[in-house]
Amino acid sequence: MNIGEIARRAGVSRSTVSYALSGRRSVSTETKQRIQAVIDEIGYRPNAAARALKEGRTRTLGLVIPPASLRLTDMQLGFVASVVEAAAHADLDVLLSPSGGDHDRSFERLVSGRRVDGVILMEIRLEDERVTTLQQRGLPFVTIGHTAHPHGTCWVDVDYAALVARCVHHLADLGHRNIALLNRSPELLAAGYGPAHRAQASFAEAVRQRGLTGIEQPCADDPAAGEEWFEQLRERHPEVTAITTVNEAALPGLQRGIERLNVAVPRDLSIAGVAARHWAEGFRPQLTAADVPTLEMGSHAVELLLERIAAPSSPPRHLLLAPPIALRDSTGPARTS
Amino acid sequence: MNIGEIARRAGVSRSTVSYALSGRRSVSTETKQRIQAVIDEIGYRPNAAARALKEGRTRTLGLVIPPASLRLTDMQLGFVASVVEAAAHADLDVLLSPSGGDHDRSFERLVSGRRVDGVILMEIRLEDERVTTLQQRGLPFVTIGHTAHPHGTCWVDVDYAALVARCVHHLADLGHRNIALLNRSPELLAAGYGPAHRAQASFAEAVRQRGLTGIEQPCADDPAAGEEWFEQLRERHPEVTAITTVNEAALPGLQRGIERLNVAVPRDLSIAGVAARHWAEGFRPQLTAADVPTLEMGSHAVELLLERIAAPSSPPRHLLLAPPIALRDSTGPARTS
DNA sequence: ACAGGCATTCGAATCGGTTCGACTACTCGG
DNA sequence: CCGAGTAGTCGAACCGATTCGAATGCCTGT
Repeated sequence: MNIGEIARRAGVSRSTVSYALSGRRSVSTETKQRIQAVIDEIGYRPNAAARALKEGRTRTLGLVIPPASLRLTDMQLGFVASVVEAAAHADLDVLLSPSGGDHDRSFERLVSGRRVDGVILMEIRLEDERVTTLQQRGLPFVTIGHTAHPHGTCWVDVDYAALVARCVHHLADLGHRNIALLNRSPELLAAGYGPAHRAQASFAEAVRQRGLTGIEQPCADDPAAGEEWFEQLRERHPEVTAITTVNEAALPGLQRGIERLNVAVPRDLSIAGVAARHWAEGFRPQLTAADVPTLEMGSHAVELLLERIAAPSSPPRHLLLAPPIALRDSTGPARTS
Repeated sequence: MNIGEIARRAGVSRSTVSYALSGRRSVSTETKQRIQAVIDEIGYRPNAAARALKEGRTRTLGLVIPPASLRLTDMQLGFVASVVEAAAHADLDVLLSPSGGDHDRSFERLVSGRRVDGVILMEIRLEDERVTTLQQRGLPFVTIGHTAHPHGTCWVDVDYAALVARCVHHLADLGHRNIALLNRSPELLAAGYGPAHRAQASFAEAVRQRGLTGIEQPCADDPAAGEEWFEQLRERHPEVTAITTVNEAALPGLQRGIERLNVAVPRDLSIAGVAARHWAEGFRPQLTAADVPTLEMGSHAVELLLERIAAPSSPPRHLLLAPPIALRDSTGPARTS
């Protein structure tokens, strides 16, 4: 059913129907009712493509996610869910593009076919070609996470540096002198993934400030790797009494390792880190951790993007969130030997 | 950049550019090269909305997922990922609609605004209004999971009935006489969620056939509930020596319960069920289970949908997958007291 | 040399909306 | 009672692609 059919049945012109629906010009109450009656009867909805063509906007946002072959982490999933929800709330649709790089077909379609009004980018690297491409194209975008050159772009991020530092200070305050960082995977570090690098740098700095000994060892993002990581840690660095973790996916493995080696938390070992609340509460004992506010971040990202679409030349805004560390049961005073 | 601009710069008409790109009519090699040169220079891509308007198709699929507020299970996430990947492989985009019901705004937009060429529906209930709506609208669709009236529609599903029956028979063959079913949540059962009902019915039937005693108890889809479920089971039904599970999300809790109560698997208790491979292998000891082939299901769903879009009136096809049960380490002969 | 066929190209119509300018018929103030 | 202003409506242009019919020029067979 198109607008012409409605117009014919209501005995008015197409433009009148359009005005009746949009309200941009006055239409008599009587005509409005007649049109509405016809629409209710045959169930008309304007064709999205035609509208997009004429208006020059699609009422659709693009969301670039990591390639589907990679398993999404819980945190990433949280972003996707919250972005989709926030967009739905603003009556916008979300188009998904699973692409790691710039030369991905679906990414190309997204940015250069005018399929979307703006783009939200996840899992960005310190140097990210996709950001450059979007800037050149002049398509509004917001990133979740930020690059090494954060000033020219809009983004929302968790302040990993601050959170890791806080964890270290918290542990140091409890008397721990030998702390290990359970970082993300070596692959991500090699790829220049921001959070992993920032966690590393901030850990080193905090450890230095407090005069502690820090062990930093990356770990693949999965339970099995987490278990092995812990075993190696106990073997090579038995002096370590506290762990700072930013690797959610490795937590189940860490848990298993702790149980298998009969380590008492927090008596023998304290753990503090960054994790989705869901993971922190699922850990035994419950994990002292900064809860990553995925929901909030997603909706902020959508909000920033809508602002940017409305005013493309306004100065870019950033949001660096550092949620408080929720004190749960996995941290305690260091053993005094 | 639009096609007119390309035409002007190449000194040809708009239609010639169109034919050069689509190849639907012959264009001289020389002209083609000239056009290509211009395109390469200024980076042109056809406007998706204009093309959709004229062609009457959007090259976009709709994917209806559970409301974002609900936490997606690993299995659901697997479907989403594989659908997106399969679609990208066919150069199609995917539009997400997080909607539980029929009256959801985003669902309405999806089905009645011609925004998509077809729809894939997840998490459908035995009676599902969304299926009815789609049938009325005449929009091609495929469901992952099937309703109580499966004959008129296209779908892909896991044969929960067969898999649960196989698990029961496998356990019965090992000598177990008292078996419990760890089913999905009471809410899902109440909502008429197919897999939960089919698991229930098939479990009852298999138990009857083999003359066993079956305990069936739903359990909320989360770790904490799984742990509690197990405790209650041990308390109220200490005679149970085997469990059949279809509740992935409860597995971590089940695991914790087993460890806490010091139950030896498979010596004291055998477990066989249905779960994503990822979960089955993450369990200790590794779980004897039918691996839900999420990847395969997603790509099959896309495949069926494309067929349906190409030939909307062809007889609907179904796919009921019953993957083999992978024998791992969680099942063994029943204790002979 | 001429009809027929093919390759190549162009112009115009079309998809289904939105929006601008123009027209009509009132109403109201002076 | 007349001019101005306004509410209500219509027709036509436009967004950017695709596609059909027709026009042109060249080659071929007879």
